[in-house]
Amino acid sequence: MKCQVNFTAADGTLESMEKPIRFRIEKKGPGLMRAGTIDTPHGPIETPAFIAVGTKAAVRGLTVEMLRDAGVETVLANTYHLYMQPGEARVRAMGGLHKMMNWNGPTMTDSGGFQVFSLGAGYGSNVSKILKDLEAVPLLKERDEEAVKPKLVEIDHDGAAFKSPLDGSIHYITPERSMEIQHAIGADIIFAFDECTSPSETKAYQREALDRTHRWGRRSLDYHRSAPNAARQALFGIVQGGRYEDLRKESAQTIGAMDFDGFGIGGSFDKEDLHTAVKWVNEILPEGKPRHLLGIGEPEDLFLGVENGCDTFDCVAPTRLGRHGTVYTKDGKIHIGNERYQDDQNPIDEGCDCYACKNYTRAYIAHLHKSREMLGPMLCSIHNLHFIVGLVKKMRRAVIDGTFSDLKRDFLGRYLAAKDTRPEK
RNA sequence: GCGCAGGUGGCGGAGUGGUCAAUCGCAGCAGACUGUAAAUCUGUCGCCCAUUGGGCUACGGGGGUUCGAAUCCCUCCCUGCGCA
Repeated sequence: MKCQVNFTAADGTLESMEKPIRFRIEKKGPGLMRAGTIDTPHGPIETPAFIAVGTKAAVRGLTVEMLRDAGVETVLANTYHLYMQPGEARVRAMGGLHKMMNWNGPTMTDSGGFQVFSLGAGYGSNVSKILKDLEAVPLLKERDEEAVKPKLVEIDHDGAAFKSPLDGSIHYITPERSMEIQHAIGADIIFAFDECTSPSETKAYQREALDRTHRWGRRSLDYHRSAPNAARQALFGIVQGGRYEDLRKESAQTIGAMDFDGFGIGGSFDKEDLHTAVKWVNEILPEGKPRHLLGIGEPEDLFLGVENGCDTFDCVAPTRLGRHGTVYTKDGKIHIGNERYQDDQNPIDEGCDCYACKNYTRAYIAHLHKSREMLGPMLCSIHNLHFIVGLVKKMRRAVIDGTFSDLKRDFLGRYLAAKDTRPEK
């Protein structure tokens, strides 16, 4: 499906050409924040929006009807995982991502760049996407062959060699390969192949990795533009640069100057650095194109992301936490399986109108979790998705109404206050 | 009734003369999780104080051998299987 659209270019001229997506900003400010709509071949994404993660073309445990019912409008799948299993040929044979998973809404695929990190520097270490205490993670002084060598990834100038966790086979992914696979998968929005670095790397390494990400961005774009899929799949370039202001700004300049349809902001952050990094970048990226903050999804981070000019977000937190029994409430997160909820006849979150809260009590869901019934993780995933997707929808409304700061104050005031009273361990 | 095999923490199950409050698993209790190698992982898990640490109790009951017993012997009780 293609859409013929008119849009106003950054220089103000009206252009008419084939573009896979169109982005309209409906309300701007204060500051960097905005609300808009991304029109895709599979319908609109009203931004700011939270996108559910369905890595292997499935949001774990949930049918597409459940996703719709929870308010999910867009799903993000993963190139690396679908390439490894079942393989791009089978995805194509099944009619592509939308058809195979029976999802007719907008979709995205991540490029596999995150796996360069999660299976590399992040593998087996306690370094994850967000660090609570950067000081606790010693910087890697030298790229010492044995000490630092990623266990499942080997990075070089052209791409990354992955050792499959499934069978140990080696797979070499380049920017061109990532594009090729993403073309076969067929999501509406795809991402350039990048290197997500660990915050534990030295600045020298961040510099080196950033240059690589920029080269790979260029190559992703060139390959994509020369393929017929460019007319029906939008390509987002990815900004990196770790926690360094000069690198982040340079990256936003470099990637922002390329003819991408939108941008992703990637990287592993220190919790305290997230909003500054996003701000540096979004002050530079072209205003007229959508910006996706990769892998971010805790309420307090979403507020910072929207406030600093991000349009879309994805995160595994709602589903992973839900599966593991942690649920969001207006008074902070709770562990539903805890002893104190076993006789609690209230819904997970009073006043929530999700399927789980409308029909079940904390006591019942606690029982499901403790007895390992799969319905427990399902109901908690539904609730968490509804909670986070709904929260970002409220942010969108608030941006349009000019009440964002009120929403932020009221929501976080209650959400974080409750968190602080949780017992310290 | 006879024979055989057993009785260890909430449960399962190691240990078969000293380093045993007692491997380990489950259950229990708590925590973590941010572009998903995650329906996963971590901690805790006899009792009482405590910051490191300290004190107390246990191996079906009773008795014995030994410097020392969950471990060896005797006896009683109980469970399972087999035979009558």
